[in-house]
Amino acid sequence: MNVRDNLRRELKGSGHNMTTSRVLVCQKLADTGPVTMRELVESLGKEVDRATVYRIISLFEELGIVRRIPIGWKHKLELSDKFIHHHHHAHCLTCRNIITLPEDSQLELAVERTASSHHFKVTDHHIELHGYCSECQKKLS
Amino acid sequence: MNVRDNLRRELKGSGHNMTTSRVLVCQKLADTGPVTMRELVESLGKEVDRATVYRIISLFEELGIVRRIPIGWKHKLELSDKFIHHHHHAHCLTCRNIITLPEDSQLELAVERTASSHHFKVTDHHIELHGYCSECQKKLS
DNA sequence: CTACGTGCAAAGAGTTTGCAACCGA
DNA sequence: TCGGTTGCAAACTCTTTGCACGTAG
Repeated sequence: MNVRDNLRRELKGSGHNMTTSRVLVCQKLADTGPVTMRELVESLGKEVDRATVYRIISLFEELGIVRRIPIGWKHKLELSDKFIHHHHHAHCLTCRNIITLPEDSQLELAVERTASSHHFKVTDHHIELHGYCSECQKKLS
Repeated sequence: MNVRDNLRRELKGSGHNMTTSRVLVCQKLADTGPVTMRELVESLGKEVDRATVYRIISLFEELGIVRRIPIGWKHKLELSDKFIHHHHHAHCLTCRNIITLPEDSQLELAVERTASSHHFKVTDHHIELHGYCSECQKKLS
């Protein structure tokens, strides 16, 4: 299912309209991967007003369409597991790139086990690694 | 080793002074656990100026004395592993409490393994769980 | 047509900075 | 004493809000 149809389903399903602005924001997220709010607003230029972008992102968050991923002090936005496959991120301290770590059943299982040993029922989780990517390790050595 | 001595060591070791304000901020963090910047500034009232708190937290971050933990959109601040034992957090969606999950070697190992399978060298990591704590599960059922 | 959504502009938070005064070693 | 630190106030950036107009269904 493509991004547009997926978005339509999510919006309709919760009683919201499919608008030009919402499609534009969603499409931008699908095209560019993790972005900051600033980058998103700027990249949409005058196609979508700043306030509208904030309102759309706020709605998308409520509906679970986007998630915020913490990057040090800041956040970036990306489409949720409903649009792209579950994964985590590794941030390289040198080149600042974000490496995507595909789902790893061992890791997911370990999270599940830790939670249940504390009688905690997990609905969602974030894992964020900091360190050095393979490229930067080579350069540094 | 107590918090004050630990702080002195960290500051001296990096060529910074041990000042009243820095001790106050550090002590507050040690006493209260995870706090937002707003809470920290307010709780220090007029003992320490807002701008100074920001400068101190910024310094503490550089020195690895404090870490920021993501809580949904926001961040909270807490002393790093140098001051308190390594752990992760689970956030209850209902009662908003933060449950501390003590270090779990299985989980730590899984993180290490995922990283190394992508040739990523981890220096630090955050794991954040969202869901329902045992108390709230009882109430909801 | 009607309710929901958007653009604009202005207000409100949160964070940073310049500079003179202050304090710790 | 002297350089590192702090308080104050102002500047800046980020985010939210009110209201009139626009648009999807």
